[in-house]
Amino acid sequence: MPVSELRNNGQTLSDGAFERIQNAIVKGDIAPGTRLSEQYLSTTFGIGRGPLREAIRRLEGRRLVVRIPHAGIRVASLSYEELIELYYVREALEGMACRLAAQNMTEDEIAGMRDVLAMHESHSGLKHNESYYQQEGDLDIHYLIIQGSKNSTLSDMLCGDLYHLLRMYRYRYSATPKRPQQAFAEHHRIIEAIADRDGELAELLMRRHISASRRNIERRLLAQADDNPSQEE
Amino acid sequence: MPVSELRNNGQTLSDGAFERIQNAIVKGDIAPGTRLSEQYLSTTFGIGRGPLREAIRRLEGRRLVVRIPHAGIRVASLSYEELIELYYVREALEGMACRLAAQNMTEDEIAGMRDVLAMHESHSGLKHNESYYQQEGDLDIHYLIIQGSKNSTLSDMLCGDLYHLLRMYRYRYSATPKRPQQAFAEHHRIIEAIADRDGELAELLMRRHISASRRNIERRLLAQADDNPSQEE
DNA sequence: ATTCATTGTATTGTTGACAATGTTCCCCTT
DNA sequence: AAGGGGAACATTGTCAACAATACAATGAAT
Repeated sequence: MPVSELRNNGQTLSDGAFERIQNAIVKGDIAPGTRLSEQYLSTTFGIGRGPLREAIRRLEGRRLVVRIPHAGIRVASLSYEELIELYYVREALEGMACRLAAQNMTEDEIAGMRDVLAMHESHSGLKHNESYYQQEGDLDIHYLIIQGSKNSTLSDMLCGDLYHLLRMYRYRYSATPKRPQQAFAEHHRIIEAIADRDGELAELLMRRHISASRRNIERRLLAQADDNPSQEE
Repeated sequence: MPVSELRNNGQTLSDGAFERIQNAIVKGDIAPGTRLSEQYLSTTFGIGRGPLREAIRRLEGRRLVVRIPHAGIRVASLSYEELIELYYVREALEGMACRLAAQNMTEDEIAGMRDVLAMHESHSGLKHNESYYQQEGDLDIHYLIIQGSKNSTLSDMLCGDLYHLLRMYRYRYSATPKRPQQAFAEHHRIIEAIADRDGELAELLMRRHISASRRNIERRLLAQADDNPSQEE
């Protein structure tokens, strides 16, 4: 069954392994920092080490795994500093995406986005705090806005390389009591700005939104470090 | 001689080939769109196809080459649309870098940047128009500002993956009569804003600067397309 | 003459074996 | 008994041969 799933398309074995491992990493099936042995992957996927190594090298190019010569590979894990750095990058990139979305989204797409937001409101009813952050793909407001920018280079960077990594940490770190309701209100305002075709405002609001998340994490992790000073390696 | 240069460090053959090919691509020694055969690379570098293919896969992960299954690889080349899209990404990212640089650069670094700008002014004397865009590494104002952000994730994205690709096109497309002098003046103002520790202004100026370059290219390429409608594939 | 099929060639994809390096555990020495 | 050295093992790096696919050229049919 692995091989049939690996090359159901006109893809190559290496392509299939690349996609599967990438998915496993970004969806969190493999924890960051885990060591991956070629032998294990090779036997579980039922392919030779050649194609497998090529797949790994591609992941290495994407910085999803890090390799130490002759000592094996580990799936990338973000340090606190790297996580904060990434939030600055995200602030810049998603701010721009938001500006472009206000300019390029169709009325239909904006209406669809409003529906998703309303669905979030009614469905989870702001009760299950953490669940709001768990939405994925088409159900994630950020994702929809990024796609709405109609800038595929931007989308690729944000969704392909950064999105899932970030989502992983978003889930883990952003569950402070009041934050979800606040995030919800911020999303609402952002969407209204986009609907008004006010790119300037939309960008500003998105940047504030992400910047607030970043400060939230900074506060939280700093406090956590005080409570338990011997946690991070 | 190739092998000795390929693994002078504790690096692996694949690592060496990766670096050499990457350099050749980003420095422009290999033109975009060129097809690279494994045979050729393998013999010129004097290594087997195994490590070579792994190096290529890493470049693929970095989007520096594009692979068509069973048909070979070509070094990535930007279409007009992709180039414009990249300028939006750059505007967002370098704007943020500029804001952070105003916050994080040391006085010494700012002084050094002023020196570089003064050197450009006196040396090329604003005469050789295109040469101003040819500076590289420590001599490029943009590069210095990005490093000054002290955000290594941001630096990696901008310098590692995007910088050289962009520089290639900067050289090719931005040589319009008045643009260099204007760019020079803009750089001057940006540096002053950074020296004043005014991150807000520095970001705004940098974004205007890059946005102006983008519009310049749009104008130029559109006019060119009118003159000679049968050029782009 | 043009178009389609077919065969031949060249290039890429994959595999398994071999070499080199890093790691671990045991034994010896102090 | 504790620490260092060395051998055995496991893992990664490299290579060369084999299989599969795509491209090109040749020829036949309309």
